[in-house]
Amino acid sequence: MIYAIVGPTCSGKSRLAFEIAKKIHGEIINCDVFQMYKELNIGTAKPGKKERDAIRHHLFDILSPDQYCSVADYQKLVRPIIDDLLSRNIPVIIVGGGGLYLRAALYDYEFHEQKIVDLSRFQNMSNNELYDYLKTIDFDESKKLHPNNRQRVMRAISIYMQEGISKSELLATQRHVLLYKVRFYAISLPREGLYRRIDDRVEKMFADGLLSEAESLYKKYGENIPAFRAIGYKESIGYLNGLTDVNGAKEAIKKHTRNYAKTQMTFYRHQFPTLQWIREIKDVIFDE
RNA sequence: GGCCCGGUAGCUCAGCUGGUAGAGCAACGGACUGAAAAUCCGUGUGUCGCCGGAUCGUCCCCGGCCUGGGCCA
Repeated sequence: MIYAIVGPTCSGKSRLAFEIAKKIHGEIINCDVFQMYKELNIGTAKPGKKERDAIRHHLFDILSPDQYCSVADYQKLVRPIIDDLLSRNIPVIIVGGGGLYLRAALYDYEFHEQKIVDLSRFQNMSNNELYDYLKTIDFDESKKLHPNNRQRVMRAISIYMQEGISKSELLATQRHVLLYKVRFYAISLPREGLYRRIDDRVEKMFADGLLSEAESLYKKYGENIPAFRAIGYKESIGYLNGLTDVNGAKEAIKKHTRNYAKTQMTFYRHQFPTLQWIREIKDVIFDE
């Protein structure tokens, strides 16, 4: 059995996952993009050493800050671990805020080999030109996208260019079903309480030295690394570059974290139909 | 005590000679299959400080009061 724990950032997912793992002698798999990074410790709120010594944790601290891990990369990493644990009858607790990554791990998402093709002629096209082009190669997908969503429009075009099949055709080859027996749990917290926890956690991150952690990473890797897309770090870089003062950076982190939490909840509400909203471990239904 | 400026959305502020109000940010809702802590879409939530007056009709005009700031005593 797989227990998938989701919930907005700062809701106490890691703690709940740890309690469950302890109770059923399971192992924990990370499903949070930024907790996969080494050296990003303060801003990502990783599980502590005590927890990680007590329970086996997978996919934490496996990436260097200058590495990148797409959903497809993650799927490739996580599937063998899940399969191995299940084959040895070890319960799997998969936890993290990355909703899409979780779906890619557990559903029959398929990612194909990408050929290297020249997409440069699209770079200079306007949003509407790109969108019009998408309509000619994948009309169904274009209907789902807004022309302003350049990132997605581009992606749909590049699927066609790289894989020789349109995105909607590709999705039609999948059944959109779970590959495993999974129970989904989401931590439910009143919005107000969650926002208060976010404020407190950001204050604590600053007290713990988030800025100096960001600074030493900045010195080591420069500012254009994948890890600096993380909330907490990108704002710290803004401060280090003199674009804002400490308080400005701190308030931006709080705001971005709130926005992120909200987007996460929307995703969970609509993308995991079997989701159960719970408050604490006693709400979790175990086998046996 | 006198004079001046202000009080409009959660915040900062617009509002043409009177026709019951709108921007930015915040907030809220939504989309989501290789950038997802990313990207994008949608929504104005209001005793226009209070009371009275003039007017067919007022955020806007008149009077009083409350309140914040400044200057002079």
